[in-house]
Amino acid sequence: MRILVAEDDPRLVELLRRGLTGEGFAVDVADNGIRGLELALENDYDVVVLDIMLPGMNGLRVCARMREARIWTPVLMLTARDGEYDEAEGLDTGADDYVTKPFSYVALVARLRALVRRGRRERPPVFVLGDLRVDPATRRCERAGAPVPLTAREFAVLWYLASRHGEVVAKTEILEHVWGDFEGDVNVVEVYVSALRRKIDAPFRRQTIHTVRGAGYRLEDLRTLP
Amino acid sequence: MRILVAEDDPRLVELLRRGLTGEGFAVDVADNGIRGLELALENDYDVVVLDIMLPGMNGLRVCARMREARIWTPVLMLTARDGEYDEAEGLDTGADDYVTKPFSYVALVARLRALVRRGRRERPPVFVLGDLRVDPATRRCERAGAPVPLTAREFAVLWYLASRHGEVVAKTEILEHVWGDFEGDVNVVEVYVSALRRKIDAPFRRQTIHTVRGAGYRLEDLRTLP
DNA sequence: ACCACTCCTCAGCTTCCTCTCAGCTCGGCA
DNA sequence: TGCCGAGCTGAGAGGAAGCTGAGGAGTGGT
Repeated sequence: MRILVAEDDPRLVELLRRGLTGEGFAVDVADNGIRGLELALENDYDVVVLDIMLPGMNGLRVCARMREARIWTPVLMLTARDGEYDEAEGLDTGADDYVTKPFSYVALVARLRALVRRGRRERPPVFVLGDLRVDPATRRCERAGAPVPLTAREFAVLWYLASRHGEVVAKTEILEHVWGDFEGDVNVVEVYVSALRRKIDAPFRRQTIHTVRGAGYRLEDLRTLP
Repeated sequence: MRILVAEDDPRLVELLRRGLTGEGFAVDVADNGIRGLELALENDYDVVVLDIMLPGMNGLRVCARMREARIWTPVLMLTARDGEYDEAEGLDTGADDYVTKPFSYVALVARLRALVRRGRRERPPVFVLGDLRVDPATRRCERAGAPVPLTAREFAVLWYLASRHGEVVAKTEILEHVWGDFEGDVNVVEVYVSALRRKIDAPFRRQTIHTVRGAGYRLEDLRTLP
């Protein structure tokens, strides 16, 4: 679990770095708000700890900027009890939890773990076409409830067609998007489409991948074959 | 002692209301999940009883929502024996105890009292997948009740996979989240997955860590190997 | 200093994809 | 009907992806 700690008190930083590393976290540290924000924007952390009082840019603003950048990593704020900042203000900027200094290390870790667990990233949407399901998060494909094992390449081709279902997609477009740069014959695409049909259509007497002669392929849900 | 009972069977509700009132509990009742959640969010109960099958919103989701709202009131789930929901899923959402219908009233009250006594604690987020338990709070792992000793790195890898169970996780993602920044070969990940399999799967004839060729690994509870 | 242990590297091995190729079918058109 | 180009597909070589045992470097305990 990767964690970012933005805190300027060196003693506290050292405590946290050792402790959290031992708990199985990979710890990055920033000793000011600006550096903290940079790191948060560059890396994909599982949770971020922000001291509310930081040199450079305070924790609330760091958090707000992260949210502006559409980074939804859970944030835990460390606040002093002096009441200069109150909890409401922090919640407003999109923090997920609060711990007031001085805090118990054990409690902090417990709450970090809770945040990590809760902060399940939103998954990319599952594509459904009739009784065909294509789920990029789990890399699963099923037809009529039955799992259909696909190789990586097959899955990639199907996913691309699915993302453009209804449209005619040229073979060269498929090459470009699935293979990136490919120097060979477009026949590879035909080979993979053939394999896909054999797996997701033929055994179920369906026809989902249609050939549009001279143009490409179209993914479309149609009824059972006669 | 204030208690919330979310249950839609009127006869059972009446039984519980009378019985528990007689035992000295102040009883609130909800006959559907949504109302149950509302009450749980508004009031400060000492313990909550949730039927797993509820109209509106099922018990598991009610419990999950309560935990999201950081309400750590102990929750006791009522489950039917039909196996539609299993215990693992329930524990996963943060329930504290289980009672299978039909149940003895005396036993139910005994367990309620035990829960109340234990009181609310910071919820350790334990991952449960079938008979595999991964507890980040204690850094322990057990399979089928037997403790499995893991090294720090092994545990960290397993924890990360567990936090995203069901999803395919790329080796590079594992590297990033478990190692932080790592300049070497992704083969380290393979080495650790191999070690994990040797410890948590092979001796128990299970298969929990699945390879998804060309994509990564998926942690998933599946039945025993043949 | 030695032992125990973990972490990581490396190299050999296995598995099973990926892509090429060649021969085929199909559809459109004169 | 016969021809042609577009598309389909089975077979197989070659290679990529993944697995794992062995071992060296580092660390901490005794």
